[in-house]
Amino acid sequence: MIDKTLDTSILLGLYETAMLLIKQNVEFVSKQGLTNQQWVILIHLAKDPNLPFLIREKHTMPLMASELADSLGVTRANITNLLTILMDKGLIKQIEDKEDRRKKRLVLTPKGDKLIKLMQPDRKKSNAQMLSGLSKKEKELFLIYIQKCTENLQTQKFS
Amino acid sequence: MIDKTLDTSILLGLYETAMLLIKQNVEFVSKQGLTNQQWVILIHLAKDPNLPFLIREKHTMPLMASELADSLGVTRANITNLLTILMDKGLIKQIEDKEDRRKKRLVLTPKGDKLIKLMQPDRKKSNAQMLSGLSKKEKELFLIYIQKCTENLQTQKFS
DNA sequence: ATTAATAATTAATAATATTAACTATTGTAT
DNA sequence: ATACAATAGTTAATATTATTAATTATTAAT
Repeated sequence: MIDKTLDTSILLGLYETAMLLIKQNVEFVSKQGLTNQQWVILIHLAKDPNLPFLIREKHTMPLMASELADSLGVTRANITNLLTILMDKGLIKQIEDKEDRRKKRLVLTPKGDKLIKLMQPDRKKSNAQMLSGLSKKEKELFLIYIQKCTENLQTQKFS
Repeated sequence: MIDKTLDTSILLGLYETAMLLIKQNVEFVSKQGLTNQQWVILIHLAKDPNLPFLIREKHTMPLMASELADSLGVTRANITNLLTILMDKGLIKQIEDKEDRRKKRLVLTPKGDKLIKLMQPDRKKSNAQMLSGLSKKEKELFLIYIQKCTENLQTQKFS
C-alpha cells in the first residue's frame, strides 16, 4: 500500500497539469499548422522573456541549434529536423556566424515574427484562464515554487 | 516584442519543470526495464492515493483499460499496447468482469506488486529531493495552486 | 427486435525522437 | 607546426510512441 504524501501528490499533480497544458497548447498551435515543439522554438527566437532558459542565461547573439537543443532537452539531430520544417514554412532563417564558421544563428523571418505577434492575444488569454482564481500574490509564490523545483531537478543530476 | 508576464512565466516554468521531471523519471524507471507510461499504469493499479485521477474519483472496483486511457489522456488502443507489454512481463493481469462481460479489470500480479514496493524508497527520496528547500506550509500552497490549474484546464474544454 | 453505445482489440500508419556516422571548423597541447 | 580533441551541424536508419479506422463482443435503449 502506497502512502499519501505531500511530495508525491505535488509531483503527480505537476505531471498531470503539464500533460493537460501541452494538450491544450497542441490544439492552439495546430490551428496555425504548428506542432508544440515548433512553437517552442519560435518563441525562443522571438526572445520571449518568460522562457526559463532565457531568464537563466543572457543571450545577446541570436541562438543556435545546439542552444535550442539544450533548452528543449532534446538532441541536436532532432532540432535540425524541426528547423528544416520551420525554414520550409518560411518562418525562420539561418545566418552564418562570421567569427566562427561552424555556427549558424537562427532568427525569425518577417513572416515568422508576424505569426507570433498574431498568436499573442489568444495565447495570453489562455494562459490567464489557466491561472484564474489565483491572486497576484499567489501567482508570485507559485512561480517561486516552480523555479525551486527546476533548480532542484537540475542539481540532482550530479548526485 | 513579447512582454514579460507572471502568467506566461508560470506556464513556461511548469512546462520546463515537467519535462525535467519526466526525464528524471524515465531514468529511474528504465533501471527496472519500464517506460514512463508503463510505470504510470502500474502505480494506478497499485492504487497510489497521490494520483489526481484517484483523488477525484473513488474506485472500488479494479480499473479497466478505458479508465486508464482517461486518466493518462491517451487512446484506448495505446493503452492496449502498454497493457500487453506489462502482461508479457508478468507484472499485471486481466480479470473478467462477471457483471459486464465487455469489461476486463486490471490488477497487479504478486511480481508487479513486489516491484512497486521495491521502487518506493528511491521514488520517495527523489520526490523529496525535487521539493527540498520548501516548507510543509509552502508545499501545501503549491499543491493547491497546481490543483487549481488542473481544474481550470479541465473546465476550459467547454468554452 | 433493432439500433446505438460501450469495451477492447488489431493492423496500418503517423509523429517524434534517437543513435551513429560523417563533414567542417576551431581550440589545445605538445 | 602538427596532431588530436572538441564543437556545430547534418544525414540516414531506426526506435518509440501514439493515433486512426475497422472489427468483434456485449450491453443498453427505444
